[in-house]
Amino acid sequence: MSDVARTAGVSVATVSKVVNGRYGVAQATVERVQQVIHELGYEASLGAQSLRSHRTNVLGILVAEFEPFSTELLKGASREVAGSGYQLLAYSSGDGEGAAIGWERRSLARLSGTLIDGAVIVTPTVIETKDGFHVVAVDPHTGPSGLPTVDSDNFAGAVLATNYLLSLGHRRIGHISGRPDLESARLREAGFRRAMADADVPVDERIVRVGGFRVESAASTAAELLALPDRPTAIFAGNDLSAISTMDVARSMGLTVPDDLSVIGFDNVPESALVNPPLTTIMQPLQRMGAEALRLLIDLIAGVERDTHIRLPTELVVRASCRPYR
Amino acid sequence: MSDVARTAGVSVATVSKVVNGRYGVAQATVERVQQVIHELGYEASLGAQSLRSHRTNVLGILVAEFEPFSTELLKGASREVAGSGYQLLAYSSGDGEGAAIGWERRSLARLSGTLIDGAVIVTPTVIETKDGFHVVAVDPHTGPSGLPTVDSDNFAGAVLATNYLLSLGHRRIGHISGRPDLESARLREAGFRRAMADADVPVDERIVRVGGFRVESAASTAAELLALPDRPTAIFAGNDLSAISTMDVARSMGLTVPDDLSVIGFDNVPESALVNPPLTTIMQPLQRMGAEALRLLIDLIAGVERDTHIRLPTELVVRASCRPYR
DNA sequence: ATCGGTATCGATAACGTTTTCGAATCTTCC
DNA sequence: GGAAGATTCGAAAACGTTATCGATACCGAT
Repeated sequence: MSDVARTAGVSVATVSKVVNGRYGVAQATVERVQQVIHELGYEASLGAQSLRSHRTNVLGILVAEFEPFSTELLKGASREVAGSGYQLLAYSSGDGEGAAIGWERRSLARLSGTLIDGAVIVTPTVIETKDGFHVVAVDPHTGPSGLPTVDSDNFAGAVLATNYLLSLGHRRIGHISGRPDLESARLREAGFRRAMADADVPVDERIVRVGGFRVESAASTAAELLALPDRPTAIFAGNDLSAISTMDVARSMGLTVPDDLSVIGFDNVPESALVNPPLTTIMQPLQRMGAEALRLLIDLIAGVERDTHIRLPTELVVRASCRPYR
Repeated sequence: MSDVARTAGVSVATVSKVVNGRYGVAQATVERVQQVIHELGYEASLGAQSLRSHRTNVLGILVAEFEPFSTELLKGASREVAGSGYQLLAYSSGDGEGAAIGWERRSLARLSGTLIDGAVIVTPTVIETKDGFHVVAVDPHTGPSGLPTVDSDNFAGAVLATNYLLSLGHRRIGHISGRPDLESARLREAGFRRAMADADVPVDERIVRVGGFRVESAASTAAELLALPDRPTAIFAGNDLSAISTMDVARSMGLTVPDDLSVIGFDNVPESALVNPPLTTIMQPLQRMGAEALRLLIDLIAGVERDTHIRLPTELVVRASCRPYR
């Protein structure tokens, strides 16, 4: 900056004003300084800026891992950020299923102090928000954390899924639930139980199991479920990934989907339309959720008054992995 | 930091030494300060650190967009970064197919000045490396930019793919190439032509067309190709995404793959195993490429002497989208 | 000519670190 | 007991920016 100042024959203070478009500098000077800035290829130092003004115009999005679910969110968020004057940094806490807990909190704290003005988090653990730092959560968080949140109606979606299976005549319906520390997983299981109860169909506890949201863990639970002497005729998987791996397991056990087993998922990640057979599932508007989360974050930082909890609707999308019983 | 210093009864200089593990502070003091740091939940300000020492221990990975290809790279890179002492920030330049050119260069320049110590770029345009800033490219870049690079053997892979189609008896083979500003796309087309020439099979220029690497653009070229009176019996698509959309187009035109049309892709993104029929393709070790790129970057920063260009082998993976001709 | 008011600009003090280097204290050894 | 050397610590400068506020120049009106 001092280089620019010297070359343009002004002080650094003036350069700063030009860069930030502050009032109080002559039009001629503005143009001259901008010219020099362009020639010298000057870029302000983000670090120094944040040090001084406690703003960086950088937003973060923290995901546990880069899998299809968060990738969709990322897409939505990065589309929304364009033209907002912010930059978006995606950041993977790198912990797989419950690996280094607390680590994500620490690294976020590190970044938040100085690097980013706010963050949207797509992780199970809730984070205490420091002083001037804004965070919005995607997916419901457990407990009474007053965190601004955007999620979809997981409970209603699970009811939708279960009712669909019921309407196809299935009675012996299994459920592979997601990791239990995720509130969304709990809500989906609750929705499942509610729909079953409303239909007066008893749930056999031996065929509802926690499988986690990852491929590997879901596969082993699916294998157990399907090896049962009286295996379920339909399975409501906690998310698409585990639904897909359930279908894989079924195939490898000589079962064909949907003839021998109906499978329904949750999320509607792009993969679910691709698999064979195409997966019937519950759609969450993932990209839109990412976009809404980012917009909410921006509004929060700007201090606009608005609803701080957004719940988007879910929807049944019928493809080919379910079929009437018998 | 001054809070910590005051509470522990030492100077900020000493706290800094403790934080960075510098030599020259008594064991007792170290423990006392660390205790206070823990109690107060102190985290160093990245901005100030970078301002002073020109290091942040943060690495960036810049992708054009979050699609399956870059997501795999991201996975590999973020696995590699664990335990390296660095943090990884992913960053989408947000431009789709050639949207805002130069924008990626600018934002990288902005970050590089102060925020990150180095970056791996997964974008077509080559970036001039500033003074102390290291960047490594994934995928070959055109021109004589001496950028450290990790890529896979695109030419050999394309030969592999074409020879496979040839060995199945196909002679009328079409090619949908990637965006022409990508060196990898050019190499794949070159490999295709070489294999055809070596087999003494003339290539009909009307059935080799540029389709871009995106779904939409590939779809329209595929549609044109298949609408031809004497359409190709096999298509070598420039990447998996365009292969998949080619199969979609074929299906929508009443053609079945592989009976009426063989399709082979390139990349082996996870999706290609999922689609129906499962896609025969050329594998690039995407995750490994991401990991190698990150390792190369770290080594570069650390100043270790090593080979600065890594080329990984490609491999034919046969699934079900190709079948012998006639 | 003088004066109040406006534009325009620059010196300077932070912001939170790291590093250098000298001061102070402690050890060891003759 | 004293000097040399080792150890431990802190004062202060510097990194690149922004905000404040006083200084200067200019204007039109009396």
